[in-house]
Amino acid sequence: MNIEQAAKQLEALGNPTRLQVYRMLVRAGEAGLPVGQIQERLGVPASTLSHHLQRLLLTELVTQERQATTLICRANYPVMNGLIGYLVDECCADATCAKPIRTAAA
Amino acid sequence: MNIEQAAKQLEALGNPTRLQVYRMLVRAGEAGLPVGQIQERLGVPASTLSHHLQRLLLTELVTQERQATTLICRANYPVMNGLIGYLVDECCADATCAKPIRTAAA
DNA sequence: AACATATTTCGAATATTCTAGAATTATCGC
DNA sequence: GCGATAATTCTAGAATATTCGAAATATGTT
Repeated sequence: MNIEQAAKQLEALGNPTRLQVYRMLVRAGEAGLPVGQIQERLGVPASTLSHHLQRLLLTELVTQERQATTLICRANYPVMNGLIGYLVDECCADATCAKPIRTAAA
Repeated sequence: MNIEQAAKQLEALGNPTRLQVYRMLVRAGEAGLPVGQIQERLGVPASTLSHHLQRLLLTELVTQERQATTLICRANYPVMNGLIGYLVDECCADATCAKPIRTAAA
């Protein structure tokens, strides 16, 4: 994980709509959610949502899988764990803050 | 930690210059760094840096303390820990990803 | 092939962010 | 108060993000 990539992922999450989408996908778990479901729950126009999803896809925080005409979206946990790991390492590099014990997570 | 606040903090960190500043401050530890030092190391104009620092100050990710004519900047670890905690909770709410064991960190 | 559904891409308006030079404010030492 | 150093605020231009309707694409169904 380099700093440019981390910044891009943080920026992708740093928008209320996109963070809501991501949160929703995490809660949906393995099953994921179709784009249309997300759109309905959020109440945003399809084109607007699609734009936001592209940002999340581009940074690999979210993946998509096509099932017939619908696209299922899923949170990409390893990528988020990588980002969190980077932040933890940055945050606690030299500091006295309590450092969570990291498991074998990527 | 609400979602709006988390998004604001993520956005603040989601810029390469600001993430570099934050990283630099973490590495500086308790001593912190004067604005001028940060400026010199980053090689950006003072006004540009000041703008970025305002964003970090506004989200409380960074604090400042005046010492005579110089302003010492420090990473605000509890705020970062709060953000990381939020991400961990969001990320692992319903998921099968490896969840780091959290200590008593804020 | 025509149709229906799901989603993206296009195009354009508006808003925000980023950048940086110039002017201003803050603090200290003389 | 004056001068020097440190940093911010002002101002403005360029770049990027956000929004969303309309048109286009993708896939399955009849």
